[in-house]
Amino acid sequence: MATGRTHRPATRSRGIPEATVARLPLYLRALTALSERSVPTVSSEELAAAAGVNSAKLRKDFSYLGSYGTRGVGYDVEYLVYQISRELGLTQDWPVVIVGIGNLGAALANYGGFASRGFRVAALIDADPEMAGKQVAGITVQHSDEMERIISEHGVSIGVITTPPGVAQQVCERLVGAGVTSILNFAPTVLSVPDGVDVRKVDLSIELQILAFHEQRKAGEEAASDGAGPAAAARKQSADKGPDGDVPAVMPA
Amino acid sequence: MATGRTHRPATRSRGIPEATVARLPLYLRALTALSERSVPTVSSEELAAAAGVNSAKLRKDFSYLGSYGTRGVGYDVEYLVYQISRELGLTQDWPVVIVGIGNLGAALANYGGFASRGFRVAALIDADPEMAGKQVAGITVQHSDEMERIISEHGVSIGVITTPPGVAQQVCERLVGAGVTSILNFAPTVLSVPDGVDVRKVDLSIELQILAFHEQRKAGEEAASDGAGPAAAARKQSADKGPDGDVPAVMPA
DNA sequence: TCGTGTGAATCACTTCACAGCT
DNA sequence: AGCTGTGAAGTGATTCACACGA
Repeated sequence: MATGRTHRPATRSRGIPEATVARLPLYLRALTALSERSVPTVSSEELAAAAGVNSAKLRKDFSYLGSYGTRGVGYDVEYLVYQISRELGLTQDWPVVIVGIGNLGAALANYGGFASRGFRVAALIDADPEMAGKQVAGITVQHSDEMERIISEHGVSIGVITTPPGVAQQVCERLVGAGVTSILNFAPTVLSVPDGVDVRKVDLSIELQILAFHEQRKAGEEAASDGAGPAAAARKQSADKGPDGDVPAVMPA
Repeated sequence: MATGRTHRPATRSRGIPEATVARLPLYLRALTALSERSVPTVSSEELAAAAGVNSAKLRKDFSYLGSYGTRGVGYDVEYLVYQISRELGLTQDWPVVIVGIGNLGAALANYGGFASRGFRVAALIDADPEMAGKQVAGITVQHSDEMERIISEHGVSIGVITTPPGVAQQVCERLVGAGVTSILNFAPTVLSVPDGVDVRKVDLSIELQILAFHEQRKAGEEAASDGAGPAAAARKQSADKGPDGDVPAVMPA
């Protein structure tokens, strides 16, 4: 998912498709695992399986980066790790601020995979004066008043928003005003940002709703051609309110 | 993003495009906000703005659900809320289990928006015997030994995995074995599941890497046609390691 | 022989633009 | 007059299938 694709209309020479960019981290993770097991080379077939995609897609994706494989052999693991890392901009480190140190913000601060790949938590910021000075994940939480100073001093270009939805937009504006140009939004709100700023969102509730949609379809089909699983019986008890659900309180036009 | 689209090859009559399904929750959220403000009707233009999409897309999306608008007027807010809710399967409630009650699992358990939309946390499950019996978000954590019983008794069809990556696949298999057919995976691993099971993943690290990719591009363009923001100067200090980054330790072929 | 790299074909999604209804 | 609903056109992504090089 994403709200990305804000900036340029894909000008400047090497245009890697957005869908490909979104898969590069997947390949990188699979390659890193191979690298740790000292596997020297890998075929598109093997790597694709490890990354959970099909091999044609993977080869096409890599073709946008250049010809990094060897016909009849496969890809050199270490070399690919480097090329993809460079393409993704992971050979430099990215200071990141997390704004909103509630349950989720704290969980993210503690999340290990954060630091591993070139991302460094430069600061934790919260609006609550009570939080300021507290240690979370070994980092001292700072008050929002410091936001602009912190961003400017550390050259932060990526901000993570884990505030309640009500304040997310204004936090976003302060981040952008202070120089942040990429935002990862965990608050369930649509953020509006000026051109040139990328926003990606992560939304538990949306993901669950999408799953529920498909789940519902499955339940429908089950009724026709029954191949019910172990939990299906109990599920019917808890879920079924008739074939079409109840009529809503309000039901106009 | 998603790994969805596992089941049927879009057979059976009413095929709503996956991209549309992914936007329905956004519309629903915008509509719910309007509903709370007692706004009776809304035009595609207004609603699209609130949901952060363009109006043509929104109208096309709604056209897959049916003709729920009135030409010259717009859409009835309450009616649409109901129709979308029903389409998404939110008129029934979905018991959900969260497996892996670390920082993130606990944060999700505490997350309010969870319960709001038809999702109910039926159980929190952790492999650590120390965790069992503890209260998190007002719910008693249970040991993994209970997993199958819980899923079957509550008719759980949706599972959320917030374990460390190393155990995610085996947790996934137990969930599926016990009857779960939709999985939301927060562990940074590719899960493999049998046909008929949907997996969606949420991965902080991947999102950040995608942002970094675009961020890097921006930095490149900045150099050419300079329109640097406040934090750009400091960023250059902290990030630039030369125009092409350092040469990696290993650099084969 | 084997597996990459890639044009060509297909499929999915988006945007356009306007007919049709209120 | 205004706004929805939708064919048609356009764009982007995936898959196919095979030429090419090691």
